[in-house]
Amino acid sequence: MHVGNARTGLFSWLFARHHGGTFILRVEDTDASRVTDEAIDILIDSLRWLGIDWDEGPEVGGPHAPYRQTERLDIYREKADALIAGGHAYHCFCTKEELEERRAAAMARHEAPGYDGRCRTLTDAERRAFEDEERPAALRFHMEDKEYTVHDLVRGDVHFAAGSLRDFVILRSDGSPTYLLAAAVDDLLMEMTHVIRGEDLLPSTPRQLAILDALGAPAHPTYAHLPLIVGADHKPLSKRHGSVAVEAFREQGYLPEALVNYLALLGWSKDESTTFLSRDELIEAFDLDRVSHNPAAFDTEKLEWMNGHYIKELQVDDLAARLLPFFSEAGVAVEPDVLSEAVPLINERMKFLPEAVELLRFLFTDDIRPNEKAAKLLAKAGPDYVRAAATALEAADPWTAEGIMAALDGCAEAAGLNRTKGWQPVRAAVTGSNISPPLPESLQLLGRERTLARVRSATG
RNA sequence: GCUCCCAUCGUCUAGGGGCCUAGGACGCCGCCCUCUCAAGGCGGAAACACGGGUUCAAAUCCCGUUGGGAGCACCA
Repeated sequence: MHVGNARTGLFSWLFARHHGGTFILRVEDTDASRVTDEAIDILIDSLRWLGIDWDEGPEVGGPHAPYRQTERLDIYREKADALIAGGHAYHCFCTKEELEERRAAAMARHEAPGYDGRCRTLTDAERRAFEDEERPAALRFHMEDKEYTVHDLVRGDVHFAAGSLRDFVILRSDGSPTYLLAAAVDDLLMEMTHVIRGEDLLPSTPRQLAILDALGAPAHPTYAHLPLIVGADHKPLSKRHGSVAVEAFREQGYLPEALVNYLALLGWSKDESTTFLSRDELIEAFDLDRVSHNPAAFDTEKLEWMNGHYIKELQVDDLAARLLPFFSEAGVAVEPDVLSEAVPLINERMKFLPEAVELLRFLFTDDIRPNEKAAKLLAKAGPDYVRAAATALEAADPWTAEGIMAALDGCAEAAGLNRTKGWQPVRAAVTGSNISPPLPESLQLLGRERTLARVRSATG
């Protein structure tokens, strides 16, 4: 699920929750060739992960079931028949090649490239000829030659001039419905009151309005079109901008609360200064009147910062639990008790969950191989200093952060080194890295025996 | 090309005629703190696209220009 869709879903959900409405999840999979069961599962998983629940829809059911459009094909055919009977739709025999040819010609004449209405005015003889040669026919909706106005909650009234909207296909030649028909029919049948979607769908709204009218809908849903989310370069957000799928953010160790908070602020704001909003605060504060009109650039750095903030805010046990999958994925067997004690040492140095694995690996494996910088530190300190450090640590009493700190300081001082210079070789020997959680606390957690073994084996 | 949408720091945004020498946040820079890395604290640079109106007064209203975006599918 693309983050743009996630943002749209979030705004819809927040709007429904804020106003005490019913949030409906409908799977629009009328192009069966592009929608797989797996894709739908991912969509549902992603929504659940974000904490977006629905009152009607797949897996929860509801009075308007089914909620998957490919399970409602009979309904669309029936409504299509009604549109034909009412003179609102007609069969179109134009082939793909013919359409493309005429489209190109229209463009060459500097005219709008939409369908020219050819088959609407077929004579009986022409129609019969097509039928006799068994040409496949699509069903087109006939747009009236009048101005359409969309009352949009974000943008106000948007007018579409008469004649600017061409006839469009509502049933493909294989009999399957297109989005325009299916969505309009379902909005009517499911008693949809509000449709919140991306701005790219704004031009399709008058077409859906026309279908609704032709179907005799007593009222229209209220529409709200959200600004698009674009990449840092202001081009449509795509893979080349990095992660765009919610699943990818989850795998990289983003917290759903961080992503939700960040997404809420893309195109909406509570006031002039509020940055952090919990789920409940969002529901409380959210409404469409504060939705921005401009496309919003997705800023990964701000999301990262926000993720770091939410990681710091997490309770220790909660964070530890969320870390577990990342350790097991990395093949590091953790001792839960040690992890819980170590979490407070690292929670404010993380932006992503998987960072914990690198920071704490040294606690859960004795297979320490110094990285390049660690090796350099050890070489520079020399075996004599490292041996002295081992001796000092052996004598540390008690084996607590305070006791260890005193031992390390004593050792550094004896060698005429400051803390930074004196401690770094020990850090390198014990963690295999130049970067680690605070050293005394780390050693305390590791235990005296394992610490000494590592320092001694680093002498050379 | 045609139709529609949009225009405040690099980015997300506040602002709706006087509270604006334009506020907040990310990022950036500097300083402080400091055992590494972070986090944190303090400070700083940084924007009303342009041109015309309207008005005593315009970032705010109107028109135009320019620039960006979306749509124009037997995709959704």
